[in-house]
Amino acid sequence: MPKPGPRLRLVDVAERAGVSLATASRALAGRDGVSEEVASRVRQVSQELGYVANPYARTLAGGASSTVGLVVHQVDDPYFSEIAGGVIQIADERGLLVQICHSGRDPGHELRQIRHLIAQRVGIIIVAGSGYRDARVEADAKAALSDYQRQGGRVAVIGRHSLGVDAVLPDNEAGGRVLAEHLLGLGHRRIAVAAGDEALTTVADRLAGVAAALRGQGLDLADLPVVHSAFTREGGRAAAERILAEHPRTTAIIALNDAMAMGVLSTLRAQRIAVPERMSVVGFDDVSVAADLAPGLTTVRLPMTDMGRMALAMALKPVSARPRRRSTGHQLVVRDSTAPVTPRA
Amino acid sequence: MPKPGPRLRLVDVAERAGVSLATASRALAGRDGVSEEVASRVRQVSQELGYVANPYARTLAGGASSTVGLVVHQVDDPYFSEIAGGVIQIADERGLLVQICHSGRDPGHELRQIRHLIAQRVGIIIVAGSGYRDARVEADAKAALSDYQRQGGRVAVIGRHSLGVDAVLPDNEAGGRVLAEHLLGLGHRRIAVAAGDEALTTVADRLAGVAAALRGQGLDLADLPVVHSAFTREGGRAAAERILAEHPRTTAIIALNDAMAMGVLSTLRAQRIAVPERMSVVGFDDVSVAADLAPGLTTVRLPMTDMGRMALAMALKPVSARPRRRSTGHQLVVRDSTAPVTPRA
DNA sequence: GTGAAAGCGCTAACAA
DNA sequence: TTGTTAGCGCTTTCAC
Repeated sequence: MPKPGPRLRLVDVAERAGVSLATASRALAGRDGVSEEVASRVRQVSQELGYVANPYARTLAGGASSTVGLVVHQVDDPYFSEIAGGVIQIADERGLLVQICHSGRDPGHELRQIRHLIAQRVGIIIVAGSGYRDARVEADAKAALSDYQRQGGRVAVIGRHSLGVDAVLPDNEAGGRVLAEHLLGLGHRRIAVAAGDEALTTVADRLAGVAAALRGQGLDLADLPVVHSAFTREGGRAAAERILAEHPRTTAIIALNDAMAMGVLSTLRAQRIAVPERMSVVGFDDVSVAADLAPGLTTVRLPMTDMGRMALAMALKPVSARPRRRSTGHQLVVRDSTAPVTPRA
Repeated sequence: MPKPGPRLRLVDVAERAGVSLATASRALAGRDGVSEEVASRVRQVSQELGYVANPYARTLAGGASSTVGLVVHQVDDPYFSEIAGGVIQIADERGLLVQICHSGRDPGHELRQIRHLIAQRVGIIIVAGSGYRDARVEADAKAALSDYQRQGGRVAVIGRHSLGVDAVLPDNEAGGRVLAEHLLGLGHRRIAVAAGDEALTTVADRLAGVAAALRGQGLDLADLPVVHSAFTREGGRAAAERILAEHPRTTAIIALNDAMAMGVLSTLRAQRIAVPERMSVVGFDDVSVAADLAPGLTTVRLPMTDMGRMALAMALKPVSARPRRRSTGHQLVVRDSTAPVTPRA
């Protein structure tokens, strides 16, 4: 709706600086072919007049788009809101604007969002959140992003390996291992896992880490109950209910993300099962509220804000021959939700 | 960076449908001057080909921009991430994209973000978060938004009254009153307030509600300690420390938002002061984690997600003669962080 | 009701 | 080094 409005155009700046349109454009874009003297005069005038380029004209004419598209599961999920915070921070420093959309963990919807961003001609696309184990499910998204890259768009993903683009990869497997080792070290043997949707690679990877730790102790994941449910607080509640009903002797629950851990804690609280006395609980991610839960949640910290920063920083670099991959650190944070296993009454 | 690319243009659709560019444009824009027959054929073809208009060309040519700008304090603050979630949800339904930027509760930075959004020619701007009591502080933002509206832009704000635009207003004063009445009803008389920055209208309004409740009991706010600090978790920690040090006989603390309440709880936990036995604590907002805290936080629920939805819905309606104002409901949610005052040992 | 043509403000060839 | 000019893809007068 915003009518053109009598805004300042580049011609105005050019005229005022006594140069041609082209020269003004070059000067402000910092391209060479302009004497430093003229360039600085143009910049000066542009500053004084408070000129801001019309991004639509600029992009239409083939210039760089200064907006980045970010696809997350949901911004109001703390894991993703922290990532978004990191992306926005870097964007702000570079004068870029961030368009955020929701995938809702639905591959079809995600694809639609990616297409929308491409149609909007954003210059950079960042996709955050787990990938899908079935390659066919993300084939279309992968194709769309490749096309987009081929046409000069920049892409970075967070937490998914199979898209063939620059990626920031949380250490899911190692994190899962560390978590299981922590519980094993406390003497727990009857461990259950509250896992998210099994179609998600993040779930599979974290689970693989847990399995590896168990094997290290001569145990087998097959002996441990793994309950798949939604990768959310509600899913955690449901999983905990099933675990308690079907495996009443469980002494520790590994939730594969903090949201699920919060659901697990909620169920335990409702059933008056003391944590960590009767049940140890661990999460994954270390969202900022993890420390404020009752009890403080033992979890694996992922640097979400940094991950967002890293992803955008990567995308801002010139394309590399082959996709870059940066893996994030991970760190076990022991709080009050875990304790040594107690002998059965 | 995205090079033009061999994308589908409106001419292609027009050609395929056997009409002129102008007719195709009219048909897709739903403007009249096209026979229904032709119009539907054009839409049909456009669908089949998967045509998506280039928003840069469209906007440059004077059409409507389909992006909405949202200014929040920080997306990774739960209060704002829930609002953002609501805005994105509606935007998604209408095929709009949302650009999010941070004000950081800094009026200067906020102004810069607003100007940036205007320069980007977004069609709608939504500003969420407390206003400032000093009108001069937001005079520039107000002026920028007025100009923008005059040129056809649509604006809605959430939680600020003095910008002269459509607004969604949380019931801050009533909420503050309800909170104080709740504590008063439990017998508390030595109440302290952990308040945010006093320059914020939200802080002032909530405080006014608290004061009103006290007056209703023949008490005076002047008798109660009000500690101003940052409107964040850290601010809550600091405020609680001062309250404990300077007013050791306090039996209840009113934190003016949930973030501060979380800080207050954290300090109390660190000092091993039992909640609610020795100290009752209340928050404000009911962010989604409030229920999972230790103990569950008594607070006033604000429908953040709805507030985001309402704001965008308002901005999507045609302009009204005078600014619209919709106030949100509020609801006291009693959990486990409050209890009757106990006789002093 | 429909089409032809003139821009919107900018970038990037191409000249000079 | 600088200027001239032809578009980018769309909307919107203005003719027909």
